[in-house]
Amino acid sequence: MPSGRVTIADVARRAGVSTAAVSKVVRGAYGVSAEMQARVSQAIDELGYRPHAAARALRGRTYTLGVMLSDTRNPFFPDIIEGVTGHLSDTQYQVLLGPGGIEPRTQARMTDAMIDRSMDGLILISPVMTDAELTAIATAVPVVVVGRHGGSAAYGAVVDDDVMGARLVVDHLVGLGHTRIAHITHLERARAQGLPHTVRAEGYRQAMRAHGLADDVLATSFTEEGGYEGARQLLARADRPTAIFAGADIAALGVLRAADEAGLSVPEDLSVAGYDNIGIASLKRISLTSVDQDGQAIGAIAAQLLVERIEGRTRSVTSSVSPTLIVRGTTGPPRH
Amino acid sequence: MPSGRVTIADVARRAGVSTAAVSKVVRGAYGVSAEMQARVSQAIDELGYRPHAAARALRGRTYTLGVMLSDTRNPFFPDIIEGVTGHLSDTQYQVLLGPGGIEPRTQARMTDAMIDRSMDGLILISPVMTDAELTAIATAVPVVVVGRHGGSAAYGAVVDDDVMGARLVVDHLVGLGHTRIAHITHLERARAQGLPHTVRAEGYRQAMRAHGLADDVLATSFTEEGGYEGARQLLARADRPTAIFAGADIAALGVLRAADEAGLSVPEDLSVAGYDNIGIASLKRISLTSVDQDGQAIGAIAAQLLVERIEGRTRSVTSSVSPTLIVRGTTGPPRH
DNA sequence: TTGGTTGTGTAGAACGTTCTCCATTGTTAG
DNA sequence: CTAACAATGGAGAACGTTCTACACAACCAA
Repeated sequence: MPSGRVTIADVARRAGVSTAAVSKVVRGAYGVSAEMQARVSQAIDELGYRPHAAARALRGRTYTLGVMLSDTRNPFFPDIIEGVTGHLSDTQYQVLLGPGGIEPRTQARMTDAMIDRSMDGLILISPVMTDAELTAIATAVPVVVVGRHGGSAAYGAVVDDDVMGARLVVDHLVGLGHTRIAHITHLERARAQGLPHTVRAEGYRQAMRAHGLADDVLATSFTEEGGYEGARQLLARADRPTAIFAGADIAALGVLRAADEAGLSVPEDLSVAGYDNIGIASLKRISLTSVDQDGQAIGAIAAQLLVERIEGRTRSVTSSVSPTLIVRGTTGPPRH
Repeated sequence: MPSGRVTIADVARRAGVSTAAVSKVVRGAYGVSAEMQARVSQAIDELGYRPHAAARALRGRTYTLGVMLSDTRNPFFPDIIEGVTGHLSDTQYQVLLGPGGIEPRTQARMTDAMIDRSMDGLILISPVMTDAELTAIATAVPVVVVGRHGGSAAYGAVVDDDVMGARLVVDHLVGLGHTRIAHITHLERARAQGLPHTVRAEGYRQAMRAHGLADDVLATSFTEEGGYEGARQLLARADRPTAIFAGADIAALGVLRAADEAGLSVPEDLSVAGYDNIGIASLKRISLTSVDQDGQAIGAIAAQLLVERIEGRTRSVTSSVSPTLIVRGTTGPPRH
């Protein structure tokens, strides 16, 4: 009784050949006649054979790619994942996601676990670890990092051009006639360098300077509450800004609430823009002007880079994706 | 040169014992003296040894649990995942997520892939497949299904008590004085039985009947647009409902938009309630009354059930989690 | 003494693949 | 006809674990 799993030996017996031959056919390796190929393929279909990944892992590939998620709740992860799986759907590779948590310790545990499961390559999304740790991982397995500016030669990297994204927003607001434009950013936890919010804030400053305007950055946090608190402080000022650019949509929602409470109408009294273009931003009731990152493109490029690395064709190192500004109802010309 | 990985043989050599002994220590198996235990542990620490999961897979466990996600975008998946990982964080088990997509075909591919990677057990979240397919998977590997009512003895199941959830909403609205309460549900794709929205609609009907009220179910879809369209139809009627209970929050957001456009104020002219208690429901600007599922509890229970199954202590079969009603600003007494 | 038990450690065979040789055949060049 | 070579298939050794047998020692009971 062939208890349970169909193995390569079962296929070999059925087709009347050696296991080595079957292995060749399965892998599409060189040295198989058309007749052999047909016979083995038939046996595979008849028995419903599927290679056992763990056994493969002991010698060669597992055809498994790991994606480490730093925060499952981040609303544009689904886009990135869709991009990754979409790009890989016609290949042999399978994608498995690892919830790494926010803590460096748990993230390290997850990457270790992925390496222990001999994944062929890893995509790390917004990893919170030092560059040394990152490099250490990258020596054990091909790695592509998403969402961290900077980076090293040891691994590939895909980033959204956050400087450009911030500039798009500033240009848009200036074009509408705003001059007092404030920016709400996330309080730097001083752990890792090159995190998106830092770069966005820097892009905002650059863009303001380019327009000859004074910048005005307030650091709270990227939460609804953080946006609310930040906006309350900004709106309490004598010469309150006519526009607030929040570094993340979730914070922009808090800004909208603060505007509501202050009796300010949006966009007449206050223009509001966010970043990330999360799903609810497009709901008509919210209609938030935001910067869209095309997470799907980012995911697809990350997957492509990773496969290149795995297969030894390390072409490019860092790839940057251009964001787009989605203008909706929360931005308009200032009142007077 | 010990190229790359530290193996059990390296540890054995260092500690001056056999590989079998090291294996015993690693697994915490019976038959090791305290002295041996100490010596091996020290060698493990010194060398930084971690067992190779793939090699383990060939004989015993991989200590890997797979969670198949049917739709990465579903907003309460993060809660479930948090529950699963939280419950497992002190154990040896690692959780890996598999994006299965919405199509039955891709979901099947993912579950196959997880079995091929010899995961010790699988949690399937809202799988779209027939009960026969489900049972087939469950014979190959221990399985716990989340979010499908019904189910078989072959696998464990955890569900939210959707009947109760619907009743909570109806009771709440009736308690406020409403009598014309409509329900918006999702159009049945007639694939699988026992999907949450069907059960919610049924629960709504039961509850209305219990109050001696006429039910009024409209099937559109669980999208913002679906909620909007449904509400438009309902609000155009001569004796329009004074309350709308949408089977999902995302649809409730569409209902709110329709109310806005119709010039109806919420909750004075129209009460609105949703289901799922997604993140934005709590934003002050939305403040949607909704049914909370405690995804974290669901995840934790699923993990527990799965581990029990893996370790042969199949205690319970189906576990039901009670939802709670979160009353917020979108429900109130009808105007007159 | 013999025989049994208990406690501790090891040898070595799996597990299901991949992949490096090697053997066999057929073809072609000289 | 022989030598060289290309094309194809197979044997068998890995890969890093687990786990069943078994060996050995120490102890105890009869």
